[in-house]
Amino acid sequence: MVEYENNIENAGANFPKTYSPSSSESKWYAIWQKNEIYRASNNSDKKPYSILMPPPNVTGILHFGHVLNNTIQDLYIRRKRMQGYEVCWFPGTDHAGIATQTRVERALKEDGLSRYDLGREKFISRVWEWKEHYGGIILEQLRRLGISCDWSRTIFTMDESASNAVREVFIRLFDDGLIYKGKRIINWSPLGMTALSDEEVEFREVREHLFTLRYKSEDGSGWLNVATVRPETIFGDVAVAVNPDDERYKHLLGTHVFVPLTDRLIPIIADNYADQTFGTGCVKITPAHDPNDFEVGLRHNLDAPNSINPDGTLNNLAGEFAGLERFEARKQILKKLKEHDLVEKIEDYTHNVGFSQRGGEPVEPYLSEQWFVSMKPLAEIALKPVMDGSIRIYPNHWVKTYEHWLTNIRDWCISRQLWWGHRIPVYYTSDGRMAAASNETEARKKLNLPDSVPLKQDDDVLDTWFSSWLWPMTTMHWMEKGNETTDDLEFFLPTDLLVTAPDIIFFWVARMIMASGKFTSKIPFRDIYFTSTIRDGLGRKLSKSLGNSPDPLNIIDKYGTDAVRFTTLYLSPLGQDVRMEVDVDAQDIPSMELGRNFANKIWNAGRFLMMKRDSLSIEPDGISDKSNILTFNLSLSDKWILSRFNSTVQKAGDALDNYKITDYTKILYDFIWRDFCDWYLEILKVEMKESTDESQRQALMNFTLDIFEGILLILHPIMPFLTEELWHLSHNKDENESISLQSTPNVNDNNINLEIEDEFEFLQLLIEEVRRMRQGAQIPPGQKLPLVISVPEPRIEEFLNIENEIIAVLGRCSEVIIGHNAEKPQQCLSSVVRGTELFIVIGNTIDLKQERERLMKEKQRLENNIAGSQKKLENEQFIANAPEKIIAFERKKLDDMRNSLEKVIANLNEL
RNA sequence: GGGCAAAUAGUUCAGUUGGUUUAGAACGCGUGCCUUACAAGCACGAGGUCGGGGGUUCGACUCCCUCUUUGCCCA
Repeated sequence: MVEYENNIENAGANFPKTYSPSSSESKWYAIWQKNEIYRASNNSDKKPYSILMPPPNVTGILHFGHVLNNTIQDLYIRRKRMQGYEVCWFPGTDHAGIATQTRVERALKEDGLSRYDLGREKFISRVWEWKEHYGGIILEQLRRLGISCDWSRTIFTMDESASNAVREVFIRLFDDGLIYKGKRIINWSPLGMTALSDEEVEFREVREHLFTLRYKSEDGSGWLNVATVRPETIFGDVAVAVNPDDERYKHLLGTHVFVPLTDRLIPIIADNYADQTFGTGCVKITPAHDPNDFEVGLRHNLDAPNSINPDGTLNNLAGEFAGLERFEARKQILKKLKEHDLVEKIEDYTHNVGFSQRGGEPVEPYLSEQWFVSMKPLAEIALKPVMDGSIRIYPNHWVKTYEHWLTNIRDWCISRQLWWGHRIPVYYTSDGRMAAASNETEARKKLNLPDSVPLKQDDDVLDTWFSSWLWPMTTMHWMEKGNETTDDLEFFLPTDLLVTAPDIIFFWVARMIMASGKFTSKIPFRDIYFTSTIRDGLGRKLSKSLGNSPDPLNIIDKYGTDAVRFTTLYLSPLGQDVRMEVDVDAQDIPSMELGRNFANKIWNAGRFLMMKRDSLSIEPDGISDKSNILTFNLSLSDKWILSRFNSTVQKAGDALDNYKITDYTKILYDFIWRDFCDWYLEILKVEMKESTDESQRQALMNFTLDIFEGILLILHPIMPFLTEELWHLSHNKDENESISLQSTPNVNDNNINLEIEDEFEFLQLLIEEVRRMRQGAQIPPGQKLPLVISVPEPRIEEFLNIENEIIAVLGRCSEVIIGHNAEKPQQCLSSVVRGTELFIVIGNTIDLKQERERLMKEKQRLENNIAGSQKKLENEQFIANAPEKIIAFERKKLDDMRNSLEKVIANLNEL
């Protein structure tokens, strides 16, 4: 531990004028880690408080979403820890099937290899190697945020215990009939060559063309005009549908037309799906490549020939176009159609197209056999706790979105044609029977087969979210040793808060509620907080692909972790997006200055207090209970700061309890900067100078240090490093102690005194008015002038006499003369504050014109307001209907204003 | 097409159940200050009539209707 000598020189050496975050950040994080102070026990007498960290992808690197998200979690975790809870924050990472596999495949490609060259097993071990190498980067980066999770509990979704849970859940759902295999139109990613779930598809408006093609009739008499945006799918056509009510085509029902460019005849059928008002009213039916067409096909018992390969090229049904990529094929086919005069017209057409969230390519609706989870029964489980309020969502408006999705839920396609992930635990016999089991032996048992019968496991893996939805269970080792419950589950589930981005409300949040309900009969968390989306100055989401996001680590290097944490939350209102000017070239976010300056301000307040303390030879010895600061005769300002401190603790706590995080940061910012630094510390200087009694000065110093320690304590959850550093410096703590393990200050209602706050406000108004008068008359700051205060009642005279010196110093007065109805001096500036008149004596240098203008302006302002107030009070309806309190307030306001006006006019006349 | 947000100083946002805010803050801007904690600072100032229109009310930034604009989700 560093010894801090009690003299100013040394204090100065320990306290450079500006706070430099980097050294204290690395120092304290290392100490916290070494002492394992954030390790949680599942066997504690304290009340539990826990949060599950949304697992970042192993492929991921830190972005501002993580910064915002994890700062909020850490804020609550640290606060609850200081409130005496047994706190546990569960970290971990997600295996991110497609992203990770793609990453490794790309690396292989550089060596000219594909995953097929390696084979499944070798490929998977290559991915594991990659994961061991790079998979921890994101967690290391998160440490730079200073977060206090229990790293000893870090898990990975592919860990053995998590994998066991995944298999177990699959088997149970399969055996319950809630998982089934089916041939359906799914969203196919031609790039990844895998199925996707509905949620992994993003719709975007695209400007394309609507082609009207001629389908020639079988008797050669003419043709039928059929509109389509996807001419490349004609080879999968099996019918042309018209609306049964469409008089134009009734006579054609039952006849046939040729698919263009082929000699294939398809029937004209009647189906309500055909929209008479769209295009020509005729729609081609291609069941293998469109979900609606698929339904039509089922109704009419039509084949569903697939004309596209998994990689997005056309297959041999397309004849000469086979092998062409689908969009290239569209061009070629169109060219050919035109040559054969089969194109009736081409129109511009804007419509929505689904894109793969991962690869970004247009998704292909594709008929294939996949595994699905039957969602209806699970949706009911998830809907109830949110609707009945046992799970609360912040901001609340997401409840509607949540409800809508769950009440219109569709089955979840969970199979992926990938190798990296949890392999589907289904085993097949050669004659097509199957069982879900955790291994072959168990599968044989289920199928009543002897050991000798060979089985084949399903080739596909599960959607990554199929493991993520078990996160509340797997983090707490559900079924790890075959037990339905564990000590962690008993103690920490339900967790208390989930902080996540709203874009994964369906992917993850809803499904976790389903899984926990289904398998543990508990809700996974009580409160859900959806974070803001961080956008650049143009309102675009910060993203790697747009290249508009600086690396948060560079921003942290530049401004410090605490500054980044504070600013990010200060700027992030609940339920709204955040906009920040970003400069990617300079790797800068200038608004971070706000937090940096604030940190520096606090640093300097500490610096000042340490210097004062050391000059007084005070042994720093903070009292433990911040609610009972009271050691000597308190002045008005002392009582005021004590009152403000207590109401700040109260308000800041209320804000956090209601997830008004921005409010919390603003309350602290305003109190610390405005009340404590601007006013209280300035007054403290005066009080210290005034007092001749050494013990009184020491008591005053101790009082202020206690307030300062209280400030550090309420600030710690959001600015952990700065507060740890200052707490140690100001109270000479052993480095193995931590502010994060101290108790947060309690509120003592007795110390909140609104009368005191009002009296002090009068003092502030008075001083501010003096400054304003001086500034208005362009009096140089160095020139101190006499101030005469004429008070309307003796009580105020008494009060101001006590504060005389404070007014003199802060108002830059050579002397302050206070008197009941004191006489106005010659040659002075005048003003009125709450009925008390102020006269600054400036002698013959007074600029009469300027002073008259100032007073005229004030007169005008008062007259306007008086007129408004009078009109209000003369309104009989107002008097009849408004509450007593409001009327009384209005009357008093009017009286005050009239009183002031009188004085202003008098002063004007005297000029 | 359906749903959900939002629109308040140059910018980013507060504004609790309509009256005690003569509409606030921060940043930016202007002026003056190196006042021995802090120029990453201090003091002072200018700047909005609360998106448009209509309505309810004694009284609307606040409630209702409608329109416009922006963002998000779903189809």
